[in-house]
Amino acid sequence: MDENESEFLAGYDPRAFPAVAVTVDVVALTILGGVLHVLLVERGQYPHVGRWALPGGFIRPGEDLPEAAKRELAEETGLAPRAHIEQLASYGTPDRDPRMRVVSVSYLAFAPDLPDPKAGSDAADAAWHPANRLPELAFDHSRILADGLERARSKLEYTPLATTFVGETFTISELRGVYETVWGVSLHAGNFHRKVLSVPGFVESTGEATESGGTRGGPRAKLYRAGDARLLHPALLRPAREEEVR
Amino acid sequence: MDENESEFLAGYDPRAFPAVAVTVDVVALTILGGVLHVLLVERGQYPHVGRWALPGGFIRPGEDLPEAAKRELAEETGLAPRAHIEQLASYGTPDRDPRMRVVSVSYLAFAPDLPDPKAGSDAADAAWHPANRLPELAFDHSRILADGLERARSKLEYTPLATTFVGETFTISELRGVYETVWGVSLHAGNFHRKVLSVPGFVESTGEATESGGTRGGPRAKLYRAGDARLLHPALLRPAREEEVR
DNA sequence: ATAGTTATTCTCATAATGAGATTATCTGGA
DNA sequence: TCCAGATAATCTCATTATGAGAATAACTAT
Repeated sequence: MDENESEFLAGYDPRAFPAVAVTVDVVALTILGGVLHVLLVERGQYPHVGRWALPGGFIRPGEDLPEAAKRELAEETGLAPRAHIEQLASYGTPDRDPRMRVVSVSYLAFAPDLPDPKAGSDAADAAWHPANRLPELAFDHSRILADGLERARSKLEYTPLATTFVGETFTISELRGVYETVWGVSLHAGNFHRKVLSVPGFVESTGEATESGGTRGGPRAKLYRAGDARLLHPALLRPAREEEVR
Repeated sequence: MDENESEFLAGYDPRAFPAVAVTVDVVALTILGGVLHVLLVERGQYPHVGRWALPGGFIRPGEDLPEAAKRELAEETGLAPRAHIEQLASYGTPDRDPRMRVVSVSYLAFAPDLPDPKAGSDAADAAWHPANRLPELAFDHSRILADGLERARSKLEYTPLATTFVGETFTISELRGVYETVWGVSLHAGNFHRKVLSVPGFVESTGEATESGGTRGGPRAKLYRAGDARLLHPALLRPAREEEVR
């Protein structure tokens, strides 16, 4: 930076730009009782008071985007910000918020089975909602949520993301349950088993097995933990959806 | 919206939120002379005067994000905004711009062989740069550019994106050239040919052939046009990159 | 003990891939 | 004009991946 640039910056007026607010919104997913759930908060303030929305809020000065996403998740819901979180997309259609021009950077978070969230400052309530049968959401949050779900479904294919939905150790059946739940399909148990074990680094054996069989019978299952793969190769593809190809 | 909400909005002060500016930045890619090129502008204003940067700028009131990206591309470079454009990611680290808090929503654009760009208002110059051997860029644009390149490489695998880099009609060899250029690898001509023709909807025959053989010999090649597929199934995967898997 | 359930492993047909070879067609230069 | 080299388009063949179904064995609850 030269002298002229320093001078320029000293006389720079940030007000010269149109007022825009930036928010982060979080699509937080978990599996409860074999059903995919999304974390929603009931708005306690205008606009859209009383309507369900994604947890989120305005970024603070000096706060990085992912930080803001984790903070909002923790603040509005009491959930520990240790979940895996990644950027989803940004939404900035001019009238998406009636207050002013708001650009929202959305994040996607995954977490294993978690306790009930508790409502934070701005929220009247916070709760996990089943991903099918959702209420109408505030702002354009239905669209953001749909994008988040599709991203999650897609990432299951080529990353070990599914292992973030299960505990430290898990059985192949539990892992299959995650895929079936998120994709909303049922998978061939034998083929899934073969596939998971054949992808290098997806899971590694713990040498242990479950204490007992399933509640409805069956032998005790071997336990695995997540491996060191960051990408699944070859990928574990969803059954072909002809309608989405064309 | 009820009466109380209208009242609330009427008394709402946008200045209550910290001043943040939102920009769009565009990673525009094309292939020139068999080499992948990126569109860069030489900054004509502080900060980073004289340094190369991605084309971009502040969004305008009432302007949607993709619109802004197309406008910047057209404004700063004279390129027709008819190219395919999609959102890439957003960047908002607090000090990424020395003037003020700036959140940048980046877009990725693809275009077939195009004429030289011309510098626009804010730019001292605009030019296509080879994607290997790039200058040091302003702000965090090197990072954005890297993310854009990786996205493009990845989308080649499972979408017909490569067809946007070639003309209306093209030969299988030209299409293979796109993959080889963007991925930076050489592909088995026979297998590529078989694969492209076997993926439903990727390309369709025009019934025509090139006027003459290649400059260095060979028979006249059949011509194809892009098909109606939006996803390639099965996908056309890059050769496995062991180092990226773990 | 027994029926029903589940984990794990196999079999077998089919599809997809990787590597190499073949054939025919064209260009440019001898 | 003829030939060497280049390229398009096919084909072969071994290997790997997938989809569907079945077999086996270990467990639960009744």
